[in-house]
Amino acid sequence: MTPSAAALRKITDQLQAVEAESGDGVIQLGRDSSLKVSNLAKVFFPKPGITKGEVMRYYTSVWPYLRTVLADRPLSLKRFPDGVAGKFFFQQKAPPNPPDVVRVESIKSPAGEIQERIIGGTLGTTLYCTQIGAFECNPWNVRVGSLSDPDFTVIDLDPGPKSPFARVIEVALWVKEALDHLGLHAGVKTSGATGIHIVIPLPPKSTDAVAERVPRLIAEAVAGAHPQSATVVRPISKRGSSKIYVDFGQNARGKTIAAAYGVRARPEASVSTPLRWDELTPGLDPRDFTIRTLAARLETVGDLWGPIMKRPNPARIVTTL
DNA sequence: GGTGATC
DNA sequence: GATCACCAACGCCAC
DNA sequence: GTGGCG
Ligand SMILES: [Mn+2]
Ligand SMILES: [Mn+2]
Repeated sequence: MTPSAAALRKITDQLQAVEAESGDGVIQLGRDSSLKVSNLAKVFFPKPGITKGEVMRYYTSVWPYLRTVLADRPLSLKRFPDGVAGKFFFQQKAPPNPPDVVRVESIKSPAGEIQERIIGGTLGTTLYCTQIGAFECNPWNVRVGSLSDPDFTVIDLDPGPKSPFARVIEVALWVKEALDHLGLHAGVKTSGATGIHIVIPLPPKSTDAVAERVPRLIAEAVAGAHPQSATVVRPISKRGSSKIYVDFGQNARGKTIAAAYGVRARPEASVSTPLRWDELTPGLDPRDFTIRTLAARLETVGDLWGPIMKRPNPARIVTTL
């Protein structure tokens, strides 16, 4: 159930009002659901001066886009209670007594133990994550109901400390060539930090083995063909500071990547932003996409992510690699 | 950030 | 009411 | 076992 535009507008108005007052209050999310919030006027991104309330308003306004990215997926949280420049910690298990609007399910952890986890897909859940300073809320590649069937797999391009972003783009286009050659399609987005994510939607009932093998084959082929620019070597010291690390290792159970449309805990409050492949040109700067610029972009380009992720690649190809 | 203990 | 201590991940792999 | 890694 996705709230209407009018309902979302009511929520952003409430957030605005609470932030302008004491910063503490209760947000009415629906007829009988509400969320207690606090410190909405506290700055969590010092450089642009972005508050917790502004992040909540961003998530509310892009909710129609974000919802399908998070729906039914266990989340891994990274929390920054003192702002994105402060200390952080990861959180896997749901807290003991989460508010009613937060979806929690008993899930088998990768190690095989039952644990209570936060599940994405409701606005209340996402606003709660922001409330507790979880500025990164990363979804698993499986959904409750099919917890052993990954429905996407990712090739994660991580630039070294001295790689120009143009080099990330170059490698991304080589990955695209490899995908084309194999007859596969994929979505591309900024990671929100310094790299790029190339996400390959998988057919139903795909296995972890497929999710782990497909990106690996492509990554090794690209790094093998372009050793000057790309590498799959794991130790940083043996990697070369201006090469792009083609990371195929983010596809095991419990590993995650940033959600499309999700904010990152970076100084600019940048957002992992879906792109058209033809936008991968030298002028592209991932820092241009922030919670303050995304609304305008979405108005013109619409949802570049949902439709691609809903179109699985053929099992015939993906399982025979 | 949330909670429970303590002065 | 203010202050404080404590809590909040994990799997893989090379060595 | 410990450390590096994301
Ligand atoms: Mn990355
Ligand atoms: Mn990575």
